[in-house]
Amino acid sequence: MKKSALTRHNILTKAFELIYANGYRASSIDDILTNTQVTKGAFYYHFKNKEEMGIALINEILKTHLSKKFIELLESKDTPLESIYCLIHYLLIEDRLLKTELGCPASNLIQEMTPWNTPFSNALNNLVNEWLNLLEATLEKGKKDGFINKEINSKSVATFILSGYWGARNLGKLEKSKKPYNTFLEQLKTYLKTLE
Amino acid sequence: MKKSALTRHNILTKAFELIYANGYRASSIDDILTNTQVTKGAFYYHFKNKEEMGIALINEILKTHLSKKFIELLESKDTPLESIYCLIHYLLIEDRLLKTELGCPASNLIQEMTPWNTPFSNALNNLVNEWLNLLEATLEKGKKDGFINKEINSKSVATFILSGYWGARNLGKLEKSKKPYNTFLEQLKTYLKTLE
DNA sequence: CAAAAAACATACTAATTGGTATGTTTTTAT
DNA sequence: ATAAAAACATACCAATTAGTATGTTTTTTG
Repeated sequence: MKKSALTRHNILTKAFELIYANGYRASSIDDILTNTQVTKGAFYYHFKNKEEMGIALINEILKTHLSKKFIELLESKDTPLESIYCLIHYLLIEDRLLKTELGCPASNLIQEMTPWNTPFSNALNNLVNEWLNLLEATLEKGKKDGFINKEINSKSVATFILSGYWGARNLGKLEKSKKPYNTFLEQLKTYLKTLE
Repeated sequence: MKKSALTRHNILTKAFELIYANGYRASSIDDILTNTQVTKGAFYYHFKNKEEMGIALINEILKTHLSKKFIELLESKDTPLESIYCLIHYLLIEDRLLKTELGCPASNLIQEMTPWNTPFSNALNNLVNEWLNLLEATLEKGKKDGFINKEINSKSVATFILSGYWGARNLGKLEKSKKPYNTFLEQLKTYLKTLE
């Protein structure tokens, strides 16, 4: 990677960590600078302002990392329902970027930003729609291949699964524990069975 | 109500509105003051600092309003599962304090505060545990009365329902629409049926 | 009614914020 | 090699923040 691209990437990854931990507004540019050893001049050379950096972070860090995992894991098992369970299990238990006590980075940003920042809203909507579409496509394919009851509404089920995932992360964050994750996964498993 | 108690209540209700809409850190004390016509002297007479006000707000506005609804609606129908559905329906669709585009106030505060503020965490944990316990008790009673499958784990189911509710609110907030609420409610209904 | 306490009002402060102005250094193209 | 552009560095600024110091007014109590 070119040196300049490295600086940019350095800013984004550190900013992601800080914002994931403390929120967007509570992560000051000065914070990011002292954590990256980058100066303010460099920062404002790469980004017009804080907002633009935040949106770049969504598209280049969050989207890159998580959408890749969605695509990969949704095809990892023999049946679509197993794959979906595997994905949620991965996100809740295994992923090393995500931390129990910090919740879901996308959900955090939705909470903080959507009421007042439209560019953020759009970027996040994009991200989430991609995830929902991937889930929906997996379910539809499952219907076609005879793994899933044709009566179910794939879009609704996708919504329900993502909602549950987010809520579980919220509860895990509150209790600073993976325990709610396991109870959620247990219930998810029985719910997924009803879709067969 | 005494005039002084009225001032205090005035601060809390307005602060709740502002914090629900913009978050805790983004709602400045000056904001609250201009919106309430209360002066800084009065504010700091009633509250030691901003944190103490925020916690009072959880216990006196959120808890008072929502726990009351939980208790009331969880006994409103003939069967526990109908009552639970009725409660979630009320929270998502009917409650006038809660707004689609602003999500769930408790969830918002959990996201923003739990990673860095212990007193807030404790107050929120309290609140949420009360809700989980009310749900669990309803389910247990349902088992006893023969309305619900005795095999189910009431605590897990309560967790699953609350998680889904929170996630649905998050999605509604993102899409600024009640549509995710309806799809969630539809799925919730079929899920609840499997508990009979 | 008067003294004391409760309730409120005003003016300030030190720290932090996002952003800019104005540089210097490094890289690239000819 | 050298001029031009890209990449970075430093010093500043105006606005906002939570909180305090020092009052005045209102209410309560003896």
